[in-house]
Amino acid sequence: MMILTAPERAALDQLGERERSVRKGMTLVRENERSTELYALKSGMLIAFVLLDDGSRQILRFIFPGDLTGMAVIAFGKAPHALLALADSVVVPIDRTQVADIVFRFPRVALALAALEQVERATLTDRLAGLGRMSARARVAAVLLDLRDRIRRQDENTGDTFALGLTQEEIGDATGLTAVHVNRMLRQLEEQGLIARSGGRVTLLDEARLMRSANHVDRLAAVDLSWLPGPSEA
Amino acid sequence: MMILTAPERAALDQLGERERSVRKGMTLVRENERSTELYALKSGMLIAFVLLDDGSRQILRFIFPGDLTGMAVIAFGKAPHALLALADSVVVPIDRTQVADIVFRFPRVALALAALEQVERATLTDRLAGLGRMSARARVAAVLLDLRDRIRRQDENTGDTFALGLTQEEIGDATGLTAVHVNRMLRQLEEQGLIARSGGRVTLLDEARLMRSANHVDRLAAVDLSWLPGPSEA
DNA sequence: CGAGTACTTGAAAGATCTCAAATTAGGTGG
DNA sequence: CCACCTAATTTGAGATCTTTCAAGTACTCG
Repeated sequence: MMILTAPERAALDQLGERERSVRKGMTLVRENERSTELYALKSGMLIAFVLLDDGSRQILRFIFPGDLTGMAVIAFGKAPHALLALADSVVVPIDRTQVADIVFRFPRVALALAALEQVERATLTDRLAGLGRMSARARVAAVLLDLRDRIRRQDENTGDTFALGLTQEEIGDATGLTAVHVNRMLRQLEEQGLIARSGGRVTLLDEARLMRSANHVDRLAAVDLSWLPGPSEA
Repeated sequence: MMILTAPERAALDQLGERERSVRKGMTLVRENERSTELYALKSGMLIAFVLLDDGSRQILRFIFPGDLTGMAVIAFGKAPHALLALADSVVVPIDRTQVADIVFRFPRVALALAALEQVERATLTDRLAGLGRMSARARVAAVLLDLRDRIRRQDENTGDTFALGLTQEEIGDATGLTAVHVNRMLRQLEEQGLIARSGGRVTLLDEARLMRSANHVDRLAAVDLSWLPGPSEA
């Protein structure tokens, strides 16, 4: 996605000295917990979520290998949301002072990181609009498309069939629905010939129609960093 | 909020050479419009929103004087959402190349800007959780509290009574509700003694209870940048 | 094989929306 | 300052969407 110089790459690689394994179902960070680390996910899958007073959970984001999460510690020194491993995972903790160090030494990398943050922010606002203004059916379709995009980004060979890696309860916590209603919406999408399901795997049968009903945009695919000042100017 | 050195301040001040006035009701930027500028709001009020296929609108954010908006152009070179003036406003356009310049020359300022972005991101996720998991009543209460916080930040003298500056339609577009239902929720909050209304002004009568029912957090108030490397190290 | 978790389905309750109409508020030209 | 015009608010009634509760079925892991 971006072309970095050798020293820039080296600096990024250096960040990942330590690794930390997290078992499926384990909490990596609790909400409001004091922390100055962010995390790069090497393998597995995480969710970022918040718990509301009434005990309900809102999943804010699915985190896939290659994703960074927890940049908020830059501003707060504590985690505004919890991190939970949905699969056995390996993360690389990075302290915020290391981030500051990168910004000082490699401003182009800083801008690239800022761009990544903006991609996530755009994704977040897409989801906001979905929760505010789309039907349950559309929101469920949106999750399916989002997961497919991101699984495919890890594994080029992913076709239209893939394993969700999520329970319907979790889809509900991401879409603001109950597990029961998620189930009904999945069935409806199936009955309408948009998807097929079997053995915990989903097949997107009519991607065009799915994308239309979910207002789907692949934000990461739209990134343009070609305007960044060249390495020579650094 | 942050302590910058004189040259850092000067660089920031320099960004605002030009100004642009926007009349109430005018669109400053359209969704998907090619643009390489972000904006600092000097006076007035803006909303950032997206339109969905069915014509419904989701307001993503209220923008008050002092706010920056449109950092997404760093990644996309186009606006992922529209900007509309809710009041006569004055903005200062800043090109993304100027931002890059700041990052290169003043890394501490870059980190401070990144922190501000994180505050907004946290606010965005708060709203996401609200839309996904909170009742209509709670979401309306949350908007009232949010507006109060931000109006107060502009004008220290703001007490518990303030002018919304929004129609119920707009509150609805922010909370994912219809104007009709917003009206009913306002009335309910009023009947329950949480707020009072008259002449387009709202009074928060029982702030504690409002904050509890809205899961309210003032993210900006929680920022801690004391860990940033001192100016001397720059 | 058994226990627990996830999935599925139905029926009824609850929340929110839609539609329609009446009332109020604000802004403008005379 | 008034009269008018339009936008905003308010209210009711019924429709629609989503949740809740309850129960049964299917999987998965040890």
